Amino acid sequence: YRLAFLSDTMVNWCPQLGTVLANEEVKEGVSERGGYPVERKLMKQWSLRITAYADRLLNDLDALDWTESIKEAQRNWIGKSEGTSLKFKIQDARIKNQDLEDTFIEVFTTRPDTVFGVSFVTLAPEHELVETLTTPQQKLAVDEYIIFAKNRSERERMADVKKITGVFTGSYVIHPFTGKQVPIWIGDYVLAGYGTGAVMAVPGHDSRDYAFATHFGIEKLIIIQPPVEWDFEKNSYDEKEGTLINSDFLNGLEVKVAIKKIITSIEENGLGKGKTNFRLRDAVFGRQRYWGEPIPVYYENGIPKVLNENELPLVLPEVDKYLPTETGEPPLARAKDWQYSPSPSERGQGGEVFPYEYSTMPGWAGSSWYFLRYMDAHNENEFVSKEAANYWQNVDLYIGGAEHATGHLLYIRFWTKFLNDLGLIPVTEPAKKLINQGMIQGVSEKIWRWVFVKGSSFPPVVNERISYFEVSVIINNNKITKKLSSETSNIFVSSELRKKYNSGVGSNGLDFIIAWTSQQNVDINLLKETRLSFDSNCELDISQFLNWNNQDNNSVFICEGGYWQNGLFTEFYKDGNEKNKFYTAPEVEKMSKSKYNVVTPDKIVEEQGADCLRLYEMFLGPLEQSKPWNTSGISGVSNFIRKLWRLYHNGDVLNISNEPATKPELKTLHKTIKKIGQDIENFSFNTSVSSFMICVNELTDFKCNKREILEPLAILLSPYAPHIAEELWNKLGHTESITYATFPVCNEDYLIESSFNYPISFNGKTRFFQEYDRSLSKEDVEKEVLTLDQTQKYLEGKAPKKVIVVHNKIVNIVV
RNA sequence: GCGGGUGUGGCGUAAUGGCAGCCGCGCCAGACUUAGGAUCUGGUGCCUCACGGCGUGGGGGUUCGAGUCCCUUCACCCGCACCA
Repeated sequence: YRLAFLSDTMVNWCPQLGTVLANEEVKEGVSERGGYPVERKLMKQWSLRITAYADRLLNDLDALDWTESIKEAQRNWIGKSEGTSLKFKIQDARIKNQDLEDTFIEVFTTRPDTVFGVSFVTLAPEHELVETLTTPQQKLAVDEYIIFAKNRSERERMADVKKITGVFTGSYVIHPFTGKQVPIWIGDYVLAGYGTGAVMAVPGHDSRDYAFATHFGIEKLIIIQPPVEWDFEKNSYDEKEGTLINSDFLNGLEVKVAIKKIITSIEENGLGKGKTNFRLRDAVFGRQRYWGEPIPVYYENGIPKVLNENELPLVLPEVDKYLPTETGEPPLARAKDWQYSPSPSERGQGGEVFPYEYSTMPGWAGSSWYFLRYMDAHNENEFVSKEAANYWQNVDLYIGGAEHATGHLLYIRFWTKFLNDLGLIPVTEPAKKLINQGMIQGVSEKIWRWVFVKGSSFPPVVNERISYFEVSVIINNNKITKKLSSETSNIFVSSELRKKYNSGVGSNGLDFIIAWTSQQNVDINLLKETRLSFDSNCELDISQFLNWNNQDNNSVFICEGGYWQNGLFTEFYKDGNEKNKFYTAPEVEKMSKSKYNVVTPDKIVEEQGADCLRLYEMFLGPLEQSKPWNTSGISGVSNFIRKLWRLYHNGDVLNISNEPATKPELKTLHKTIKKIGQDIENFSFNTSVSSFMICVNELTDFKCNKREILEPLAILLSPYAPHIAEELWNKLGHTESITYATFPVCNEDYLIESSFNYPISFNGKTRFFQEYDRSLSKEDVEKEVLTLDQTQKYLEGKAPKKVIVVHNKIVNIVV
């Protein structure tokens, strides 16, 4: 395989950012960062052939100790489906003077058994045969539809209900088994990027084909016997079970048997063959950004050549600005000498030079192998030596965010397998165990930008929810109309109006304007007041906002009663009811720099210390759980630290006794040692903090200041509160760091109790307690319990049906 | 629609099938205080004056015993989604 290859690929191009984006960097048709529109564009791009590893990436998941949700997400993302390809011969050979004798439409299907139910074939609008197949009579309709489909991604935002759209090409194929003519349609429910971009439509047994056929009045054939009560007026019968009917030589067969038989028949007749399809696409590897590893390739007469290994590393050049050039080329095009010289000594003296690649690698390039480099970070000759790689193997425990499920965590597995194939590393998986830590969430503030696209000549769909009047209020304003001539404009909509302006079509007299609102984050510090409640409206400080992140000073801010521009407020209606507040809306999401919702812990560190912050974060809840950042409970942890400090001190003076510890003190200590040990194994840090609190509370009650207890306690605490533990350790007279101290071991002898306080329950309800010696046998406990007055009281004179005694645990009497 | 996950006091949460609510926040009362947003002590699931009863989203089941296991249902969160 050529794992890295240059090809014309449909990419997600974001004009505002001037770069290509990966699928996972695009959310709902706009860039994840900034919320700018993203369009499909054909570009020459470097890609990595991750699809070559699809099967292995899928199969090796089973053996990994990763969470089921991540594994499942990867399985879905890889999306393996087994089916058959099948060729349909095109009927009319005279179209456009082309010889179509040997031209076929190839489809992919997982249900070849339904082939006798095919009543049409649907092509994706981008399918290469669309133009050829369109008859002159249908040309106008098809052309219009293609334009429509291109803009569909934008249009989708307008429609609440997904619409069924399509058009007839005018051409037919011949059914390979019945010889009947079958119409060829174009529909955008067929994706160009999956399978062959063409499907055989079986409306009787596929809900999407059913909907399409119903909408366009195409015949539906029933070829699998459904349950008697099935109503084909309402639904197709999609189940993969039943007996075939109206299907020639498949009649009477069960679906599973029929699939095998038809595949054999298809293959024998040379019509196609069994095939596996993956949803996974090859990964676009170039980015038109400055920051990123340069791709070590130069172009000799337009042919890409890779650098020799001894010419690496290729280091980023100096540029005057980290922005695309005026002509839209990547930032590296700004560099002066970004050229390769085959003979460097002749450089600048007439020696040959060739331009380097302008694209750089995406972020996931580095993140896919850094764990290997860490094994041997100072090696100048290799990225990692065999010895180091063999010694360290793979990562034992990887703690990372679940949001990387189908990005980084897939790529890192891909690179590991690839490096293993080259024999450079001994492992095929990067991490044995993966824990997804929950994300600390923050309250973000959202604003909505009104985005416009000029409509094409097709009739626009008018969304009833927005009236022409409201649109014209905005659009007929001169300043804004000027803005509308560009693809997007900085018109912001106050949060309470976002639904109203969510979508719409208007006209400025020349073009139809399609509009929708695009959500983006705004710095939480730009509000006029601090947000106190989640439900209340918070006002944006517009002038501060304009100074933030190079905003366009001419931006318009639409409020309920008018709009702000350049510090002036213009009312929509002269009713004196000046509703001029521009609101943001809150949302709890991942706390992240890119979401501008970060609350820095500096204040807490300053006032309560880094250990307090650290303990509090652990105390908040289980590691895997996401939780909003809320510091209201931090005083509990702060109190705990002070209480701990007081154990070792009298006032400000260290006060430690060398007396031997008492039994209860030792019990408290060893109970804690045991619990902390278990908690660390289980990553249950929240319960650790809780047991430290219990320990310190008990020792405080004992007024214990004994070295025999407090020294091991400091060590026990050191992974949780390293600073304070180190300081106490030092004060206790140690000169070496606590890091080197031996972790305490639990001595079970201190935990043994001589008696046990049995809960005595009746029909499962605990009524009272009775203490017995732990050595007392089950039978004796039963005997003793039955003689008690209390027992007789709850028996109310009845004889017990059954008495269950679980030794040193519980007594349950069934009445 | 498919997949994954979560439902326990006012809140964050805890409980190898064995006393539901540990630990903390908040709240209430008290002590020391000129003062308390400091510190300490006690209380705090709900209903009830009380005896007692009810309680882990709802319904059912297994069990001597269910927050925990099984079935079913609802709600919410996350991921994927015309994937043929």
